[in-house]
Amino acid sequence: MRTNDAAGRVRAKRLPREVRERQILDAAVEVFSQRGYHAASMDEISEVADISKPMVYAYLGSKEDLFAACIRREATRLMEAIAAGVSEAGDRPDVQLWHGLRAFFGFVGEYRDSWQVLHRQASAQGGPFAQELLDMRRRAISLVAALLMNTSDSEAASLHTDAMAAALVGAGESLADWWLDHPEESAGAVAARLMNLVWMGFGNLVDGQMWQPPR
Amino acid sequence: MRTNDAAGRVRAKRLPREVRERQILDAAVEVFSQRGYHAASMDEISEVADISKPMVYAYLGSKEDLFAACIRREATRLMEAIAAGVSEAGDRPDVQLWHGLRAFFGFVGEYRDSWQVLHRQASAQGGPFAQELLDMRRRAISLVAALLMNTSDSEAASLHTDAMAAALVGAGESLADWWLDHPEESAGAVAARLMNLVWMGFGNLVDGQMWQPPR
Amino acid sequence: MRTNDAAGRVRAKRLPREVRERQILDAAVEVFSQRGYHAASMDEISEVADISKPMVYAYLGSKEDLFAACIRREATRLMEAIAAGVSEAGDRPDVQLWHGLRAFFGFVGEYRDSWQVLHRQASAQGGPFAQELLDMRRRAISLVAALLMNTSDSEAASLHTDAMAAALVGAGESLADWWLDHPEESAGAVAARLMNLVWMGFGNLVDGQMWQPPR
Amino acid sequence: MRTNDAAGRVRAKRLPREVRERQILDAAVEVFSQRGYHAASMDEISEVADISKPMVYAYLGSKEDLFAACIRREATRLMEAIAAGVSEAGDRPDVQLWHGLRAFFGFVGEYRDSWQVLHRQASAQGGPFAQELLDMRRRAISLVAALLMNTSDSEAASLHTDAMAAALVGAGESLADWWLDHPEESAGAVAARLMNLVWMGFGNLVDGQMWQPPR
DNA sequence: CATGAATGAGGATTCATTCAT
DNA sequence: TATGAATGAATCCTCATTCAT
Repeated sequence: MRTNDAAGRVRAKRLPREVRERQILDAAVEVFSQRGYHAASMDEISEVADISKPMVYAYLGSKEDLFAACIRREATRLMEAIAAGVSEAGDRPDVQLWHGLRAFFGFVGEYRDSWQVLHRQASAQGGPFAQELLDMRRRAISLVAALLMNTSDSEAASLHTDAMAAALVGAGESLADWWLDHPEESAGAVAARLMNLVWMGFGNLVDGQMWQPPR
Repeated sequence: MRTNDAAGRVRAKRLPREVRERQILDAAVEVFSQRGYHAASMDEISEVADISKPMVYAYLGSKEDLFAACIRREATRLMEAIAAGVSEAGDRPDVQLWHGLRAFFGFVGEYRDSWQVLHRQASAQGGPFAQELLDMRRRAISLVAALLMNTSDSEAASLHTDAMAAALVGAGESLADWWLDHPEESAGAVAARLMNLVWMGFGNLVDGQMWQPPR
Repeated sequence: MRTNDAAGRVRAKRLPREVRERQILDAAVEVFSQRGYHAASMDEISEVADISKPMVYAYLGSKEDLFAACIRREATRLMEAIAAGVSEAGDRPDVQLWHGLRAFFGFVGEYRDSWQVLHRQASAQGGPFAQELLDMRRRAISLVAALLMNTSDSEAASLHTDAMAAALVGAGESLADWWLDHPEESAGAVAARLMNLVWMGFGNLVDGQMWQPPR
Repeated sequence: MRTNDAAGRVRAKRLPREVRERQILDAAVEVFSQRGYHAASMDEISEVADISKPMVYAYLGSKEDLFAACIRREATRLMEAIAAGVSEAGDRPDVQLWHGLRAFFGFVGEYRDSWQVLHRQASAQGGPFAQELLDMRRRAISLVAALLMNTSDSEAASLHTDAMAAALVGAGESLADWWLDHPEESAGAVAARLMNLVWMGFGNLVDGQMWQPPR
């Protein structure tokens, strides 16, 4: 069933709960990522979602609840994307890392807003959100990190993989920014740069040794 | 001269402008870091600074101005700390890098609030603040790039110094950020982690090779 | 449906937008006229309108917007009142002028607040408000000028119609303003004063000659 | 004795009270006329007066006091200007009126700010100011009006001269505005227009009769 | 289910006014 | 006398949240 609203636009009515929730979450992620948690207004979110404010509250609760729901959904998506990437890789740890990185950057590139909300906004707000985020992040990261731990019993295995993952992510983001200023490079080339840095280290790089993705 | 205010606390009076400005900035950094930019209220800042709100406005302008002033001051402090660290190092590039990283993490460890404001809060708010940050980042990247430039004449390294510097700075930021949520490690330990990652690479690490600071 | 609020007063609820807007404008005109633009507080306006402040903002925007809306509404009302007065008069130009003046002073007498806001407050604030007023004035002057145009073909009169119209409108405004502080006279009496001044001139008046409305 | 202040400007010190008061009143009239009573800030007034705020309070009291002092001074000035104008005229009432008008418009033209404060601002603020103004205005006006009353015992003498004065003033102001759009006219010509309107009236003007200033 | 109407509460900002030197 | 430093008290405005239909 459909109706024309005051502005003449067509607004679908009585959609199933699932669809409505998706609409709202999509809108919320968009607005939260653009404005930040506090500056985002429930008014704007409901407008972008093309739904009335009371419905937003009915479906997803308070602003805090809504934000938490965004984090949960996006974190899950990210996790699944990485899991899919890793699982299609072979056995060699460097190749697994390579696939994990590619999956991760693929996600970040494709869902900028999601990543914004997850990385910037959630950690900027203290308390429950940061916690929620930390939990999710650790699960996701351990997916990629686990492969390193399985690889050997050496010292490396006892590294705090969490910390390394954080460093990796930061390096990747920063490199992505740098990429914006050097568009002549291909995506693969940039990814390879990062792989080189983290796999070979400067120590080897200065000796002219480079890591190569498998053919 | 001192007086007891209504609440019985002692409040210094008629301080020179310079002193008041420092008080205010200190309070602002503390509050912004704990609450985030939007959730921080000028009321709380003025209370923490133990001064009335109108003085905050008289000395440092609007909330935006105040936030920008915080960012500028902390960014300057941080850059000076790093520059000092690097300059006291010897010639070997890895040692220079090591000192730079230690200075960086030392700063972050000592001034958690400063870093929290600089990195998390400033980047969560868009617009002019992000710009201030980008400037600082650019300076940091130049510093690192210059340092790496000296590393070797090898094609592989000198060719991509910029990209690697960007990646390293990003990794450092991100790791520092991660550290905020995992304060159990020492600054030196965290610095060593990053040093190992970028200097040795995972490739060596999984073979049990680690970088060691010179005795 | 009606409810008693905390103070025990009866407050109508869920009125349509149109009605609320009128309530608000009425209250705003009253308060602006009594306190002046700056001294009037949005709090008082919303109280007088018997509505919460956020609704005032939702319906009519900022204080400036609200003031402008008041001016527009009252200016329109006034111009319509005068036009109606003039149009019901016969052909003789003096009689038309007389009816126009009577309508004008009738309006001022009946809607003191409106005039107070229009003339005193709006002109005391500079900028955009004065502009709105100038528009209204220009319309009023044109109306009078057209009327005087019909008066005669004599060179002396038709040549300077514009100037005389401007002077007449100014005199009317000023006299109305004066009347606000001397409410003891009737609207007709004030109108007659002005009619005598502009139609007969002091020269005749000192000779005891007066203009009389037709029986 | 003189000192250079922070900005390097020279500020005279320890001036006699009289001079300081004039400085302050000049500044206050300027600022009140430009901003309006409420929008004018004591800060700006003290800056324009090139004196510190506490001095303003020491010399002329509260903002209300200061405003009242402005009104009093400017009203007195205006009164004296008109008195001087009238007293140099001869006996004929029309000539006296003519001189009075010329003196009045001379003052308004020369001291725009003073007139702004007196006419617009003082009457826009209710209460004590309006009263103060009315008193002053009535005294000043009666100067000009008295001549008409002395002229004859006719009906005209019992006119509310106050009301007529208000009309005159308004007509004059409006004509001055009109003049701005018709700069080809001389000052005398415009003054003569007004004299014609009020002395002859439209009734005579349409018959081609005009008033002429005496040679 | 869906929404236009409504508000309590709180935050940024400014200003008249006064100390303490 | 003269002033930089300081503040209590408003004022405008916005937002998360909820009725009543």
